[in-house]
Amino acid sequence: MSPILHALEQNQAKWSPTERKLAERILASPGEIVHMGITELAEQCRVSPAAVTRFCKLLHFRGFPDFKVKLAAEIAHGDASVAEGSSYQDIVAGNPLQVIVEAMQANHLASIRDTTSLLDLERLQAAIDVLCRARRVDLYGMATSSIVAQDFYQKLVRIGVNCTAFADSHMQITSASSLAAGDVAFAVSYSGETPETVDALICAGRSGATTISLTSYGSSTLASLADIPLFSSSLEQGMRRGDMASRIAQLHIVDILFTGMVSTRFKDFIPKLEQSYRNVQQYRHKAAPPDAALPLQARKGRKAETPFNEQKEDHT
Amino acid sequence: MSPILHALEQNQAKWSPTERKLAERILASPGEIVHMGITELAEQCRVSPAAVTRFCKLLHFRGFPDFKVKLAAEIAHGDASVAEGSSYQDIVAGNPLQVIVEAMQANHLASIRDTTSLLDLERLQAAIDVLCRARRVDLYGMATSSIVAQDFYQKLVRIGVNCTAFADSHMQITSASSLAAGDVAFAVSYSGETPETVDALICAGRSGATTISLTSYGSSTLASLADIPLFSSSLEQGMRRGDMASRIAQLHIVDILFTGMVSTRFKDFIPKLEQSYRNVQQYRHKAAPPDAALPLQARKGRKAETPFNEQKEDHT
DNA sequence: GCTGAGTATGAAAATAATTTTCCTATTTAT
DNA sequence: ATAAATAGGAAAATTATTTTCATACTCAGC
Repeated sequence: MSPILHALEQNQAKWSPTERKLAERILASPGEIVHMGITELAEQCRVSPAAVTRFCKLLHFRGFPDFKVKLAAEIAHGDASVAEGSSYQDIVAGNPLQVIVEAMQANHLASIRDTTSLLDLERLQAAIDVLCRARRVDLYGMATSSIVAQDFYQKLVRIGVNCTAFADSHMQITSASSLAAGDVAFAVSYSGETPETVDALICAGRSGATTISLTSYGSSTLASLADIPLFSSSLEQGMRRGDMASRIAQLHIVDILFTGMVSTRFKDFIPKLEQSYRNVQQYRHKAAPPDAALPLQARKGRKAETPFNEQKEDHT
Repeated sequence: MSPILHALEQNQAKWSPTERKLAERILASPGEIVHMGITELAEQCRVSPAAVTRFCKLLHFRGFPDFKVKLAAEIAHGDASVAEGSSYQDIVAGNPLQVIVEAMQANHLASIRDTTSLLDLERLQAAIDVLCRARRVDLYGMATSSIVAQDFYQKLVRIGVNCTAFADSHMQITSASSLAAGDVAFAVSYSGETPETVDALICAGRSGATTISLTSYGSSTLASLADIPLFSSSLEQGMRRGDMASRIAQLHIVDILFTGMVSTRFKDFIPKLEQSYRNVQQYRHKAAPPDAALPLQARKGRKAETPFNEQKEDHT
């Protein structure tokens, strides 16, 4: 099931009566909703149009029309996926490897697709812009999410952005306190509720920094705190390990942000990027002249592979 | 291609200049259209809003909003099938965000699919088996690949596997030297040539450990050194940043390995996994009594708030 | 080459949809 | 019991869309 509908089902508990009426009506026949006006939906739910708008914003859409368009995409998309047999698959014990592989592939593919279709390009562009102009960037994230933060960190460093990723929650807060206007705080959390990360983002916001969140769709505290909330798709309930697919989706977004930044400031960033590759290559040849010490196999491989310096296309 | 877009292409001939302008603009990036207002589209085409409405009616839609919703649905289908085409897209400068997003999605989807189809299940099973039985696991990887190593590390720790991921290349070697039969060394490298990682794996092999490599397909030194070489898909040449898709693919494999391990030793691992979640949860509630210190106003107040930064610093 | 019917198009008015503001009722915490 | 916070609706404001209408253009017939 698509992330939007999933979020509607999942959060039943925490919503007010009005919100629940809307959620139920939408779940009842999402296909109809996309052809309705806001007034029609409001009437059917015995609710004011204002409530509908508010509800859409609560779900982090820009408004009702935006919601309709995204919902339409998701529904269409969902149908297709089911047909292809690639909706989310749960992963359970004692499965033969083949089944695990298929399920994992289905989940990761669906996760990337869903995430892409949920993207709000304007927000994404806004995020790219503030990141490009940032004097300093702080990256927050705990556990699984710290992987994402560190990945982004590595990328930003390569294009000379002044940034830090923290593994320590006290350091996060400390650094957040010292941010100022023109700085950016970027917080990653699967649940959107990780207290350490939430605290850090609040603190960063108070310091005057622009705040960006990256959470699973449907959340939540972190997203509503952020100036620019970004979302990855969330998985269905009962998924044992939702964070695997989520992390892939979040890296997908990091890649888009980074590529967007490079594309925006091509002239500034590309030379730095190329230079950083060259330097790493060069350093290796000086610092680790391993061939002498290593067995033949290793030596052969490296010689053939690396005409160094002038080469653009080498990566670690 | 979807019926709507197809129709737009087909009928080029029989349309008026105004209509053709619209058709071309829509074909150029349908994904953008669905997030536009009628005025915006009209302006971009140097055409009146009236013309847009008329055009939509000509295509037998109720009006522009109806057209948008239908188009959004169609694109969602279309994207998936483009991705099935599996061709990698290069990512270059100055592209509009929409294009970057589409290219990134295509690359990541293709990367996961290709990687999956390259998998050798027997080897994969062998890797899972030795990892499950390992007394101790070393994870090696530099730069981008260290992200993958750390991700695996985090997963293994949760199921109580005795393992370490190294950020420091000297420590890698040091640790590799102290491995013994029954231990496992797991080395990640995009190129398969990273000297630090190659050295570490050689050293581990000499110490008697079982060695596993995870590199891009087609390489190379690291793979030929390993007892069990695993591969992620490699991108076409000329790709500027092959390591993005590669890293996604490698994490995909890590997920499969991990899930395979859990599935194999379900009874041992699941309780540990559950316990580790519970403990993290519990710790949080004790250590960071969540909302008490942070007034909810933070949510509302912040948006309007730019100018004040004289906030007292709080928390831990 | 001019005229006039038919068509294409945009400007602007009219309408409709959406969002925001403001106010009240209700709940929650003290 | 009272104050503060919140949810929700009515109506105003805004914005988007559609319709109407006037104009300009095309081209057949004179």
